[in-house]
Parts: sequence; structure tokens; C-alpha cells
Amino acid sequence: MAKRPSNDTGSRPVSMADVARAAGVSQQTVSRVANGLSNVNEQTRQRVQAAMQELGFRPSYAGRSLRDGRYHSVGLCVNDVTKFGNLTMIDGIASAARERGCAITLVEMSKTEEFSLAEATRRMAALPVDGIIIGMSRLAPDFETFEPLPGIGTVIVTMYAHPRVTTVDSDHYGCSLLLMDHLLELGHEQIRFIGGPSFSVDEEFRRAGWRDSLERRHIKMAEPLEGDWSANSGYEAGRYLAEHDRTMTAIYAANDQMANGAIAALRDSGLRVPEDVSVVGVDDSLDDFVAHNELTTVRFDLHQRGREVFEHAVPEAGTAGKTVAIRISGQLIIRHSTAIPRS
Amino acid sequence: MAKRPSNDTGSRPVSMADVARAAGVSQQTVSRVANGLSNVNEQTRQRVQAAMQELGFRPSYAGRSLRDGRYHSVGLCVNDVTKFGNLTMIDGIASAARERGCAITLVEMSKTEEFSLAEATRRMAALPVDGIIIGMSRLAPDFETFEPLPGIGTVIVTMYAHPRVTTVDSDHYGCSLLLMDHLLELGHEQIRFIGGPSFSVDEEFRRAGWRDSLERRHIKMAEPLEGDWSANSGYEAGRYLAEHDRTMTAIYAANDQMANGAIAALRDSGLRVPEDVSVVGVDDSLDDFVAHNELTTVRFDLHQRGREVFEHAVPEAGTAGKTVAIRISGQLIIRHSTAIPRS
DNA sequence: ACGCCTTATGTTAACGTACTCATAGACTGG
DNA sequence: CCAGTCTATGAGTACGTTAACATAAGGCGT
Repeated sequence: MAKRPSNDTGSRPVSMADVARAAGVSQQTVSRVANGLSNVNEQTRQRVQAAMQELGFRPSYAGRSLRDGRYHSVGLCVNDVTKFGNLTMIDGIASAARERGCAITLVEMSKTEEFSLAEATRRMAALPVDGIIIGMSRLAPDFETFEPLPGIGTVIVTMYAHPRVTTVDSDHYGCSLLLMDHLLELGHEQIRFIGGPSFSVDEEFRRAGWRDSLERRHIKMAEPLEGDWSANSGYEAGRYLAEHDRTMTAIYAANDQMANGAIAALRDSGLRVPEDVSVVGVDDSLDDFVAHNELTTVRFDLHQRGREVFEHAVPEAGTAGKTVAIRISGQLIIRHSTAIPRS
Repeated sequence: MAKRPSNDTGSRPVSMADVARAAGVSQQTVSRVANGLSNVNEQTRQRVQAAMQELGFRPSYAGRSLRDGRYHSVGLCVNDVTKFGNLTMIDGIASAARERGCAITLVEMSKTEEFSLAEATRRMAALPVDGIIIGMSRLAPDFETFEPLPGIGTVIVTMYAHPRVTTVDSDHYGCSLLLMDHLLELGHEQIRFIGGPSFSVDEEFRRAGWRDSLERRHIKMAEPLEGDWSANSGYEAGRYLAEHDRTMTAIYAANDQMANGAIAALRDSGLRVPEDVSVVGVDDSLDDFVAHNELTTVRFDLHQRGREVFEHAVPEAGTAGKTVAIRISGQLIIRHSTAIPRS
């Protein structure tokens, strides 16, 4: 004999029918009370609410979703939650979802291996989601041939455009132009590039922006260096450049962490920043970790990106789901790691 | 007339019944094919699979969940996704969930305001979750009186123990003991504390560990300082200490970010680390942001914590849900920010 | 040829909800 | 006083899935 007064129903969760029986009303009336409809007698309402409390009623998400065909949740698929880009994506989407009373259903794919969009889509589609968002930080093998599942909104977060899927991303190409324009206007020409790992899509577009900026002005560029986004890899690269490139006057590191490492390396090599060498990064991510952050960088409005992503994954009624490619501009933040080059 | 060959059913999603009609079999046979059961004729299976493909069939999560009463997802409620502690919590839980084929349903509460556990629980319970995990980084107003919802596993991530709810956390008290023992063994006595904001539970327990370590040895302790977890606040505090406390030989900062700021401040004040002042932090979070990270710190096995949390929120069949309080020990990582104090 | 097992498939019921419609009683206005 | 309206409630149904049971056909040993 169970102590708890409630479950005469075995171990099955308490349903509206159970509550109805206890309160002596129909299941429909319980539904009305649960949804706060007005056309219920006050006395009845209280009796039903008492019964709900007593039995520990929890409305069935499955029943409700089955009934009205919506989940009020959006699926998010990323490879590694902790990576800065993904983290801020989750944050932006979470805040957009909250505004619309939605939850996020998060699935982490393999941290290291690449995954196909088809596979990601298949897994997400089996979950309670009204739309699917896939973070593609490295190019998926089936990107070009990918066909989104009909009947469910799909958005890929990436710089690549796709003919049949809406893609949204921070403008990883444009941020390079902002930074390069800033350096070029100051008078720099020998601007070295420290990139992320070559498989990264972000890296690819940031590097392209660096390259195009120089090419457009017919400046001969030196070989780009490859890091792994970490401060240590930036340090290594900075050290190498300090020792091997006497003509360099500026460094564009593809993220702030590497830029921070590069600055340390330059100083350890006896070079001053910004007097001898200017350094810029991307992300504006140092503030929490470094005191007196002086790095010139680009900041993205990641909340806006989150809202855009969300909006296209779960379009409001009426908003026709046309395929677009949205790029969120970054904002140049000039601090004190950049200056006019030494003559 | 729609171009797409599929939906003769209006705009309703394609169900097994639709597929069955198209393939000329019963709906049950479609179910068998969808679930890969063996007792289906090969010819029939192919006909059904073709129909699925053709119509764009997506199994209904709602129907399935309603049927077998499980969601294969666990709810996670945090205040701010981007905070280091929450981020690593999500990461650990995501990887544990993946091992068990589950997804995470993430809800972000207000970033800044405190929230009640009752409110968080109510919101989470309305979602498709088999268990609820609540990150309580500041003490909820109703913590002591909180009563978990019957019939759904609930875990709170916090250092506080609760009589009716399982709580799991990194051992924020024990990590202080590890660090303090290390410093005390080196011979330090004047160990100042730079803490996080006073409303933080982590801060409270890290500070308690510092206090108790000194009290146990009858060392008179100076007033703790309060930061906001950021490097800049650590810098401020470090600057203040360098200028006002000539007897101090070591600083315990309650996280690595503030420790990093404090180190910068000490050096700017002409003090050497570790020769003049030793500095320790907690989290081992600097590697990505700082080159040649030399900070002595404590690292937690956050994946283990994630697994523990997950396991207790969604206990395997048979594992009786007894209320426990689990504390994951940290590991002392000695680098080069600590040394024997100057005589 | 008969019963019996195996294989392939169909039928029925149940999960919990909310919409639509029906009904009974109370009130209103001419 | 009766038709019309409003309020409170109930009955019936459909949403998509799967377990349990039912059925039909074929093979096989005796």
C-alpha cells in the first residue's frame, strides 16, 4: 500500500482523465482549467485545481504536441559546444527562443570528426522540433548535394550559400575587410596573417578577406600562417614572424586568442605593440580573461545572428520560407594595438 | 496543383497511414519497416521504403512519445549559457547524453535575475523531458522549502545539500583546501583572497575553504576582496593589494580570470610572480586565451560531473532514486605562479 | 491428409490532449 | 411567456504511434 495518496493508476503518470475522475468532472473541463479558459465556474475550477495539486498532475507534452502539431522547440546541432563560435550561437538562439516561448533541443555531434548534413538532419528530425539549425563550422561532405527535409524549416549556420537552404552567419569575410581597411589606412602594407586550422569555414573566409584586400591594392602578400585558434599557437606564429620577417609591420590574427598570443611573442622578441608592429584579432572575446584589453578587433552582434537564425528556422505564420543567405556585419573596435607603422 | 508529387493530404505532415496507403500495405507494416524489424518481406520493405522516400515521411516524435511514455531527452535550466561554469556543465551533460542516445532540452532563464526553483521546475516539466537538471549558481529563494515534482527525476547543480533532491557539483570547497594546503606547505601565511560576487554559491564555498584553512591553523586572516569573475576586477583587486598590503606573500583568486588580472596588476606594481607574491586560481580555463599559461590552479573533471548529473536525473531502470549529494574532487595543477615566499 | 510451426501481414486498442459540437439550465427582452 | 442568448459542462473525435492479438498461407513431418 503506497503512502502517497495519489496514484491509484499504477505507475502511469497522472492524466487529465485521472484528475477529472477525482474532481467529478469531465476530462474536457480539466483541459479548460489547465489552459486557463474563462468559461469555467469558479467553484469547479477550484475543485479541479485541488485535484491537480493532490495528484501531482503534469500536462503531457506528447499529448499536446500530437494534438496541435507543434513542439515549441527548435533543434540545434553542433559539433563542439565549448567552441567560442558555437557557444555564442547557442547563447543568441537561446535568447531569441526565450522571447518566443520556445526551448532549444541540443544535440552534440562528434567533437572532432566531420559529419554529413544528411545524418545531422535525420537525427534532428526524430526529435521534438519545429525547425532545425545546423552549425557547420567545417565543410560537410554533402553540402552541395544536400536536400533539406520537406515540411521542416532548416537553417545552416555557415558562410557558404546554398541554393535550397537558408544560411546565416556572421560575416567572416567582411570582418577582414574592416580590419584590413583600418590597417591599410594607417599605412601598413606588410600585413601577415595568422589563420585557424585550414578545415575551418570561418578561417577560410577570414583568410579570403585578407587576401582580397591586399590583391585589390596590388600588394604582394607573404604566406599565411596556420594556427589552431589557441593563444599558444598564436605565440608560436608570432615568434616565427618576429624572427623571420623584418619587413612586417602588422599582424592580422584570425581570432583574439591567437592575437593575444602573438602580442606576447612579439614583446618577448623585443618588439613593441603597436609602435613596432600593429596586431588585430576577431571576436572581441578577451575581456573576461585579460585585464586592460587593448586589442583592436571586430565584434559581432551574436544576439542578432541568433534571432535571424531562429526566425528562419521557425518562420512566423505567413512568413514564406524563401531561401536566403544572411550575413551579419561586424563592428570594428579600435583599441590600442594598432598605430601608424614605423617609417 | 502542387508541383511536389507528395502531399495529397493538405499540409499535414506525412504519417505512417499516408505511407501505408501509397505502398498498399497496412499502417502497422510501415511501422515495422520504420523500426527495422526483421519480419517483413524484402519486396514489401522496399516498396514501403520507396513510399517513405517519395512522400518525405518523418516519424512523429509526439506519437511515439505518447505511445511509450519516454522522451529520450533531459531538461537543463540555466541562467546564463555563456558563464564558464554553465558552459562546461552543458558540455559534460551533452556528452553524457550522447552516450545514452539522448538529447538536451535547454531553457535559459533570466540572465541576471534570480529565479525560484518552483518556477524553473514548472517550466521544465511542460517540456519533453525525462528528467530535470537545474543549475543553481545563486541561491534560489525557495531552495530549502523546494519540493521536487513527483514522477520526474530532478537534480540541482549546486554545492548545497538538500534533503529531498539530489545535488551534484564540483567540490568548490575542497578545491580551496587543495590550493591552500599547497600554499601553506610552501610556507605562505599571509594569503589574501579575491572572491567572486557575493551572491554566487561557488564563491561562497571557495571563500569558506580559504577561511577554514587559515582558521584551522590559527592564522589571522585579512579581509577578503570581492570581484566579479573578470580579469579587470582581478586587476583592480591586485593593484589595491600591491599598494596596501606589504605583508602579503600569496593571493588566492577564486577563478583563473581574476588571477590572471591580479598577476598583471602585481607586475605593473613592480612585484614579481612568483618570487615576490605567489598567485593561484581555479578552473584551468586560461589555456585558450593566454600563451604560456603558468598559473597554478585546480581543474575539475567536468565530464564526470556531467555524467553524474545525467545519471541521477534519468536513472537507469532499477537504479532507485535515492537522494544524495555528490561532490566531484578537483585536481591540483602546479605550474609556475607559486613558489617559496621571500623570507 | 492432418495437425503444427513459421512467416508475412492485418486489426484493434491505447496513450493524453484539445477542438467541435451538443445539451441543459439560467437569464433577458419584448 | 416564449424565443433568443449566454454560461457551464459533457460527449465524441482525431492526432500518430506501437504492443498485443488475429489471420492467412506455406512448408513439413508423420
